[in-house]
Amino acid sequence: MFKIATWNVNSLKVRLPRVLEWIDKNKPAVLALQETKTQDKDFPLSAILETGYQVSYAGQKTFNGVAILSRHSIEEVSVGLPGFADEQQRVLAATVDGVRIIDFYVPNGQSPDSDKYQYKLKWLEHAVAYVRQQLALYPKLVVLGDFNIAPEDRDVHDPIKWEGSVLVSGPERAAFQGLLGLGLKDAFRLFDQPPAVFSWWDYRAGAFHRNFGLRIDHILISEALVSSCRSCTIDRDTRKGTQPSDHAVVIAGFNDLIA
DNA sequence: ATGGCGGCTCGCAGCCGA
Repeated sequence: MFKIATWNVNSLKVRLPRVLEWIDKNKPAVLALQETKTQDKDFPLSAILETGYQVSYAGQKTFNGVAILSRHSIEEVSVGLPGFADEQQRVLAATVDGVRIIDFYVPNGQSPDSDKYQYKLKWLEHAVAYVRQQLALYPKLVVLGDFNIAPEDRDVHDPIKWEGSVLVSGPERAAFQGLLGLGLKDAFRLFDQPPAVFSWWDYRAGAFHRNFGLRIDHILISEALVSSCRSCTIDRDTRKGTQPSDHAVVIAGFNDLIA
């Protein structure tokens, strides 16, 4: 069994000790990070290389930023969405042992009446086109990250309260279905899951302890990978303890995929 | 209860996140 995982770390500067601790304990084959909030010149490269992992990253000041850590060599690195000029660093793709990995930090969207929401929908249009193109080139494809979309009401702690708001609105969910329509599967839904499993909880008002969360971090896999996928879980422990990110780690377990 | 927390910034309050 080996693991492919995704984690919105909400600042790699702050979360580096927790990331190092987590990879030492879990030894994932691949870990995709979002919201590193770290310029490339400040990326903690040596600390990560010392773990034996290789890493590619695309960051910027203050916001956004993505990285891919891998125990195996990282090849064919690509930054951004083709045909969508964007200063915001939200997309990083790489090939690991013939498996194409696309790390997405989908825009938040703020609220449906905001310019940021329009940016999110436009971004998602180009993301779907990109995944379609990549899938044609790489049958073994994993698209993972912070999608900032709760695909269904069962991914929302209180669907009535959240109805129509950002992260759950119809157009956002339609875009998510557009990704699945390319032939990708939500790895989490390949398996029986208990109710009310989420990947993000607000820092405020004790949301985590009341399990007021959303499932917005996802691992999508192509048909060629479905038969080797053995599990998909969310590590709630990563939301506990000292200085946690507001997102937990999502992990897909595979066999017969990467050596 | 639109706050609440936490991270960011040439900060000392305001932004953004989700």
